[in-house]
Amino acid sequence: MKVLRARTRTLKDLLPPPLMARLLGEGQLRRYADGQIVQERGDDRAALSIVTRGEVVAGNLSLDGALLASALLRPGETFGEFSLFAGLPRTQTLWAQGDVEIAHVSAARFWPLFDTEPALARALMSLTVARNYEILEFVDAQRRLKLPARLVQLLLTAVEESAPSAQIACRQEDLAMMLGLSRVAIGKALTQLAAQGLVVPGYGEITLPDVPRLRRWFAAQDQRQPLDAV
Amino acid sequence: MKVLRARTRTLKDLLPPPLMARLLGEGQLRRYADGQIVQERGDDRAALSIVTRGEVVAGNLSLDGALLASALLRPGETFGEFSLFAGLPRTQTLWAQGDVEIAHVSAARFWPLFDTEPALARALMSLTVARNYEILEFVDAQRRLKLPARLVQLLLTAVEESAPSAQIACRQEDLAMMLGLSRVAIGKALTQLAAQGLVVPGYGEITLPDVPRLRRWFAAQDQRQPLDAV
DNA sequence: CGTAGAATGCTAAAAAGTTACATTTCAGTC
DNA sequence: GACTGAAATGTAACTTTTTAGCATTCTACG
Repeated sequence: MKVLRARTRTLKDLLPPPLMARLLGEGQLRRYADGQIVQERGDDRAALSIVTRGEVVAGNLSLDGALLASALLRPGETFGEFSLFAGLPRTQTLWAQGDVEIAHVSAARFWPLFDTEPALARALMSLTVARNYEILEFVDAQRRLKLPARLVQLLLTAVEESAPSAQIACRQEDLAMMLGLSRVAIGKALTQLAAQGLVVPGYGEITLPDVPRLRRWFAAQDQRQPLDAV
Repeated sequence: MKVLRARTRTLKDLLPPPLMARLLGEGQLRRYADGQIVQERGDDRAALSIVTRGEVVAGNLSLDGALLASALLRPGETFGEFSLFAGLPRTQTLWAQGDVEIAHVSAARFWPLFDTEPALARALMSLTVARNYEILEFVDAQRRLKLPARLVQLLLTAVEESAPSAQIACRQEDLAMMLGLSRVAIGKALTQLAAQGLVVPGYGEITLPDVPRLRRWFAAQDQRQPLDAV
């Protein structure tokens, strides 16, 4: 499955390199093959886990087998904070996308570092707070924007800041999963957008012929009056 | 407006009392009257704000004036972490519900304390991580559960753990706002629930005649097969 | 070049949600 | 104690989304 997510700052970006190295040194490296489960909801390993290579998909496997993806973790990003700070089992299921390497820093080794290195505390707070904001924005967008606009927003997260045009490799089904909707709803929205020349749907990919124009279109949607524009 | 939210642990619960007192001592107390704006989206006051009395409603005021409530903050709870740790303006609008008192700890006074007191860092991480989890659960429920179930979930947060029955003072419009839906959708869901005798809608209030039964009903909804059950 | 599997497109009916308007309820006032 | 206006809830028509089934298109590979 393909997951899109905006590139955000990671622990590696926020921590002074020596401290990052020290933290990784405390961790136990493990490798995971493509598709392998990294953790399951309910696991009670209390540890800070840091992705060092590859990408990890996070989500909840609903009981009927349908997958509700909720995040993508890239190298330098962390998970497991909840198990450490709330003392509860892992709440999400994670699996490796491609070849993945993760450093697990056990609670016993984590706490001394956390308590003596304010920079680590600051960095973790920054990341957690930013993640919080990201999710709240998502919820807010869901309430405020129509589906085509949310879809464009999602597609734009996968595009380089300065790119004039872009081609995104993902299936309509992936987009549906990320937005929590059916594939048909995505297909309809894409058709609407295509009619305006904003996107060009393809087989397993979507082309954005004019990214700046798409950004302008989105900005216009994120306002009050929809008026007669679709 | 009335807002329902489960009671969670607060900074006051997590911090050793002397440290809590010290933190509050660094803050500047301000009082707000009922309905008064505490902060507006865009304000760039970098400070940790701690509610010391009353309740504060958080939300985004959408451009067309509609209000999207997203949280309720009680005494001992904090906000403004985002402004401190991400260095960005306040992202939400907050206003006082009833008579409110808030201690604002400026960045200059906050950082020394944060950097030297690991207990403060731990407590803030715990709260932030728990809030994160709360929001993710909300998103997940939205995808997994039907509206009547989500509504029951929301109503149950307002009920004492051991209460056999309950009466909740809130308008359908308040519930709609919290779930991000229209009032009519809430009304329909309430009618469905009422037909099963699970709730009794009233004017500005909702009665839950049999809370244990309602909990069982909810638990049954939060499973796989809906089968023929409504 | 053909073919199988994967992905998208289309259709129709049902369910969920919204908007606009009608009705009921309640708190105050005479 | 009935009247009245604002607040809250109810109703109906319309739109969006889902579900499900099948048709079509694309791609890789034998």
